[in-house]
Amino acid sequence: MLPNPEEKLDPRVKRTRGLILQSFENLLTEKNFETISVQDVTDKAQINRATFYAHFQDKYALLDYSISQMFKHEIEKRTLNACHYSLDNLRNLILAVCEFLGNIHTSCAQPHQQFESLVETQIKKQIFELLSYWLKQSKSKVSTEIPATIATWAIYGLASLYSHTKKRPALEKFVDEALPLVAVNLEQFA
Amino acid sequence: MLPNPEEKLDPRVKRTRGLILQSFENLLTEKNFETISVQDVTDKAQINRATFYAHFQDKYALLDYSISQMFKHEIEKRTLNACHYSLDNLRNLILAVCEFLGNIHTSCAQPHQQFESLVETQIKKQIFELLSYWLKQSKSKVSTEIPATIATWAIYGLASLYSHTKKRPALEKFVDEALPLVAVNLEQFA
DNA sequence: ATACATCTGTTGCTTAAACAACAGATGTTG
DNA sequence: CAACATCTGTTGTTTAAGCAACAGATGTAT
Repeated sequence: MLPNPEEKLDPRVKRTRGLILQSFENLLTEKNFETISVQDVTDKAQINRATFYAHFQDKYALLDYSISQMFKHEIEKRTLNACHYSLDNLRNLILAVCEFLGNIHTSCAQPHQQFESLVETQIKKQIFELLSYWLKQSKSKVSTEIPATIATWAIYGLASLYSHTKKRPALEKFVDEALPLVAVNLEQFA
Repeated sequence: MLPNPEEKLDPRVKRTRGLILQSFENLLTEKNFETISVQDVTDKAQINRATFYAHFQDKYALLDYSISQMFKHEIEKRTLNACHYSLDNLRNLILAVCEFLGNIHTSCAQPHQQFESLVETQIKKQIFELLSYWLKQSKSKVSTEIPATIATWAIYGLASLYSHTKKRPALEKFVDEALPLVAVNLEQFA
C-alpha cells in the first residue's frame, strides 16, 4: 500500500487542520479562490489567524494541501492505493481523475487561471506517484519514469478535456475510447 | 431580553464545548443515556477525556447543559426570550415545549427514568425563568412566584402527556384546548 | 496626494488542551 | 474467587492555540 504519514499527529493539530480544510472547501463553493482571504478561512474555521500560519505558509499552500487531500480520499475510496497495475485499475484511475476534475468545475465558483494551474500540479504529482508505485511492482526491470510521466500527462489531459467540455459526453464511453491509447505504453508492466 | 452569559469566552472553550455537545447529541440518537460513557463522548468529539472533566463534572452535568442549550435555542428561534406576556406568546411557549419533548421522545433512543427526570428539571427551570421574566414586565404588583410556578408545572405536564401519547393528536388542537386553563391564572398580567 | 480600511506575515506571552499515569470502582468470565 | 477488562476522576507536565500588537502591502474613496 502507498504509505501515508499524518497518522500519529497531536489530536489538536489534526482537528485544527480538519477545521481549516472544511472551512476552505466550503468557501470554495461560494466564492472564487482569489477572493478568499486567510481571515475568511480562519473565521469560518473558528481558529485564530496566527494558528493558520503555524500550519500553512499561505492560502496557496492550503489550496495545494486541500486538493491533495481530496484527491487522496478519492483514490482511497476506490482502493487504488492498495493494488497493482492492470487495465481495469488504470480505467478506474482515469475515471477517478475525470470525476474529480469534473466535480471541481461544477462545485467551485468560477475557477481561474492560477487556481487551475495549482490544481494541475498537485493532481499530476499524485497520479505520477501512484503510477510509479504500480509499475514498480511488476517484474519488468525497465525504468518507470518515462512511461509513468507520459501516462500521467495523458490522463490529466483527458480529464481536463472532459471537465472543460460544456455538454459532457457519457463518462464511461469517453474513458473506454481513450483507455487503449493510454494503456499502450504500459502493457509491459501488466 | 432575557440575559445570556457565554458570549465572551475563550474560542477554544467555545469550540470544545460545541464539539462535546454535538458528539453527545449524536450519541443520544444511537444509544440510550445510561449506556453512554464519557469515553464515547470524547472519542466522537475528538477531545481528550481529561478535557471533558475541565468542562463538566460528569455526564449528568453534560445532559443538563445539553438539554438547557437545546431548549434555549428552541425559545430563541421563536423569539420568546424577547417579548412579554400575552395569550399568543403563551400559546407559542406551550407549542414549543410540546414539540421539544416530542422530538426528544422520537429522536432519542429509549429514554429511561433517570434521563426523563433530569430533562424535566432543566426544562421546568427554564420555563419558570421565562415566565417570571414575562410577568415581571407587567404593571401588576402581585408576586409572580406562585402563578409562574403553577403555569410552569401545568405546561410541562401538558407537554409530557402529549409526548408520551402513542398516537399523538394534532398539536394545534391539543394546545388550543388546554390554553385557556393555563391562561386563567395569568390574566392579571396581560 | 492623503487619509482610511483591510489584509498579510510575524512575534512574545498567556491559557487551554493533550498526555500519561494513577488509584479506585464496577463488572464480566473462567 | 481471582484475573481481566473497562470505566471514572484526578494530577503534573508538555504542547498547541489564542491574543494583541507590530510593520508593511494594497487598495479606494475623498
